[in-house]
Amino acid sequence: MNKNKVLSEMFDRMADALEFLDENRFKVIAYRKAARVLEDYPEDIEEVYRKGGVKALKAIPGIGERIAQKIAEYLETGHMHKYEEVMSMVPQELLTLLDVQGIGPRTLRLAYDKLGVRTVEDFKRVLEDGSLARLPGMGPKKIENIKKGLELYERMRDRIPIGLAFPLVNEIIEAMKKLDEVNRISACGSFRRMKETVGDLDILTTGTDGRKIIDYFVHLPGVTRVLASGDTKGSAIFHDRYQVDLRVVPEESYGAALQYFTGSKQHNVHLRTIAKSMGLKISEYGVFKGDEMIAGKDEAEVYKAIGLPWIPPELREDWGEIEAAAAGKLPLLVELNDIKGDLHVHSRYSDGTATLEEIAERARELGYEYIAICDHSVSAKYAHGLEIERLKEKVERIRKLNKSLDGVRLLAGTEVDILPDGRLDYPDEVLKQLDFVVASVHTWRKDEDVTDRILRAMENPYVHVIGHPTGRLISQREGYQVDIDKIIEKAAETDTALEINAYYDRLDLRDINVRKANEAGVKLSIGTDAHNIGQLWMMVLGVGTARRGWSTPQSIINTMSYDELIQWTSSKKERMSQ
DNA sequence: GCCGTTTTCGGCCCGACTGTTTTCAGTCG
Repeated sequence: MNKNKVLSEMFDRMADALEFLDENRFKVIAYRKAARVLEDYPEDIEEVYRKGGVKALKAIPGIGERIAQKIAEYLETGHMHKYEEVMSMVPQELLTLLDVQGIGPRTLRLAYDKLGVRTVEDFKRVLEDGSLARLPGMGPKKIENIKKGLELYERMRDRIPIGLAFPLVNEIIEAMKKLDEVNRISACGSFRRMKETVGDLDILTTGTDGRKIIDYFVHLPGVTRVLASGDTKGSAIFHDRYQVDLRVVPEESYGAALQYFTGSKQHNVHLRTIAKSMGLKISEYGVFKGDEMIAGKDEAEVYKAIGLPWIPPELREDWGEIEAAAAGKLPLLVELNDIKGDLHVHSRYSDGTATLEEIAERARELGYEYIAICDHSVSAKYAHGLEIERLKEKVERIRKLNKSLDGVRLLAGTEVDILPDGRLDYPDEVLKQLDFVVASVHTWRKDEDVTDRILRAMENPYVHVIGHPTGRLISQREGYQVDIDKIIEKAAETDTALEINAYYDRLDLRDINVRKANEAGVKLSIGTDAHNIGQLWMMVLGVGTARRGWSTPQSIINTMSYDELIQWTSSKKERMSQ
């Protein structure tokens, strides 16, 4: 994790604190903006400062004199006076509750001022004993809402969205590979299975000197606490949040250990049952017939020993993959390499930060044939949704730009809002001029069932994809009410694709719904929903989710060539207008 | 605290919804 991220988090925390302290709200906005800019900034901020000093920092949009000074102070001294000052003025632990749906700065401040609430425990107590409910403005509905928000938050708190762990794990693995003693290395656990959230992160290595490998591991940059450090196992907390366990096993047991630590538990139990019926025993050290080890060096060997083909990690949930494997009916899963483009990206035209040129350039680097620019529509005011005129201007610029591009094409698209009555936020005459149309629900009334809105949107001949179909946010909210089975049925009927939104906090559709969609023969579209080019890597999360839902390349429209994709998008038009 | 065809002060996105009010505050997107 570089200093960009560290600084970004500092400014974010300060923004939270200032909001709690009732500072000028525009100052709060400025801090938040600085945090976002820093997080998104493609270059290492330390490098920028080293080369150009405070002046170079100020040249970054959103960073002015005062914030530049603070950044410089931190980079020079490792401290930021203002940060420490502000943090000393607020109950820091309490502020973590700002992440809870339904709790804002005013509510916290009220509890702090009137009830002396200082900690999360305090807050829960006043919530339960009714003293919070007695304060002005706090009715029963509000209390109920906060309780539900807290429940969801608690349930998710110990698990980490995979997208947050992903860069860290890759960083650790890359760092470990530099050590000569490390031979083979891989992540395992739910991370390797690409589950949407992960608990502890497990990494497995083989190597010649366990103690040295573990010692190197617990001294990696980013380690804030060491929990264990021995010959075969090390455990450390990275960045105060992520627990990472590293295991070193003998070369001949690597496959068995990888299989064992990848899980899932249910999958492993099922495998062991089969092994037992064959007079074999599977452990993390190998597959044994009596005392004789008959497999273990490679994972495929382990599966082969009990008469199965190798099963991709993403399928190992005991959701029928073992039976499918035994019957020779495992799906040939889509792979990242099959993906020819990203089908949901925001540009600077709405609430993204990248220009069309930057997106095109990055798409080319990623080896894409195309990338769909899907900015927000008029009604999405908070996201600078595009008025029709501005959309037309964007389309023209894309058409022009495409003539000068080599090897990659931008698709003129939109993420059009599905309005409360199910109409779309742009008229058909406008939509028909676009290459790619994602339609999404962004606003809904509490407890509203949005199924009919989405069904109606799918009837539109110009809608190619339903964006993030359930609206859930992994760490924040459950999403709107929607009958996913009806959506899938209608998607099949109208040949509308459903999105696998690959943004780490969405992963929507989620794995089980992807599987349902596949069983119904529905096409799926993977889009990162990236708002800057630093988020395009999340395609791998979308592909992981697709794989967890048993997707083959045939069901994913991103595997189509440009020509095939254009043909597919226009075929709906033709069919629906007949 | 940032920024400038609104230019060194004064605006910065703001409407919708909800729940709580009796005219509005808090939260969200």
